[in-house]
Amino acid sequence: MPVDDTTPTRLKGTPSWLIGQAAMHGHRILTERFAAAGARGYHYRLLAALQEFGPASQATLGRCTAIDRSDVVAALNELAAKGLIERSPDPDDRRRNIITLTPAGADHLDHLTAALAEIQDALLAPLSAPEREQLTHLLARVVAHHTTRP
Amino acid sequence: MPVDDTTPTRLKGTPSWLIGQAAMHGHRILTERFAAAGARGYHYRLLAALQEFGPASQATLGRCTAIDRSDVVAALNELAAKGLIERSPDPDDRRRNIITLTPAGADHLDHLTAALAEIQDALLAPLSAPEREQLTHLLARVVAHHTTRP
DNA sequence: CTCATTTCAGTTGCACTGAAATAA
DNA sequence: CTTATTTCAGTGAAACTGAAATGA
Repeated sequence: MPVDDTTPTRLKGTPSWLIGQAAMHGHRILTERFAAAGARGYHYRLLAALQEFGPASQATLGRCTAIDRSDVVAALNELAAKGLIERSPDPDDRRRNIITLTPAGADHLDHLTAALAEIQDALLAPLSAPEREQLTHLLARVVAHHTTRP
Repeated sequence: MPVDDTTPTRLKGTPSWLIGQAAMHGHRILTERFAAAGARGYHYRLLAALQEFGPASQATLGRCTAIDRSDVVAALNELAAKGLIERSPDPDDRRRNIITLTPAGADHLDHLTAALAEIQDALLAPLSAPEREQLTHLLARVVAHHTTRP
């Protein structure tokens, strides 16, 4: 979306505006690239968590991917319909479903991981490698501050 | 929203994830603070542009605030209903509306500007002043790269 | 009884598309 | 004829709320 070179100074110097605009561009790029692979953001987050931590309950997945419990249900329905994950009851706690990554799901995740690397490069194109590192580090501290708080 | 201390490393080292999470927290803080003032993000962007550039058409406002032409209409309807802006036909180009900030609108903007300063401080709480400057500068380059491009 | 988990129904702010009417 | 502006109708991903049913 085109923006006039005349952006109000009250906005272009405001961190929350800049973060929001950067997120908008990142989201747009990610959505486009992932749509070509038949996926969306929630799918990658869930598949990545499953690969890294192994089978888990839906509530746990929601917590560590920052996806609402309600949206986890819908996203897992979509992933299950494609055979990328499987739901099975937890014998130790019959309220829970144990979600497991299928081989097809792992393949799909590898594909999305490659796409994600290109997305980072497209988003941070004007920054050098050390600058990207700096930005990542600063943002990580901001995010940590707001997630490790009640 | 609580997040497990166990976030997948594939996510917590990914810039687009960090930017998205930071934007989420920023958006949540801004929405809460602005809701107390009966406003939302679009309102501030439009009022700030009007104060800085003076009366403008809706299309121009949309371009320099990065708000879609269609959403500008709805947001201006809300602002007009509160008497914060006024629409008048442009005698030089009768397709256009000229949008002007009313005195009440300017007062409201001042109020929101004060709130926004607190929002920045809440969002960037863990960063020192020079670090905030660094972050702002890096993000500004990223945003500029994606806005000054077709 | 309280708390956690899964699920469904619905809401909201935001970004966006398509099409119509009007006029430069 | 083409382009630009305003407006309306609608879509979609994302974040969220409330409530119900089930079970620890």
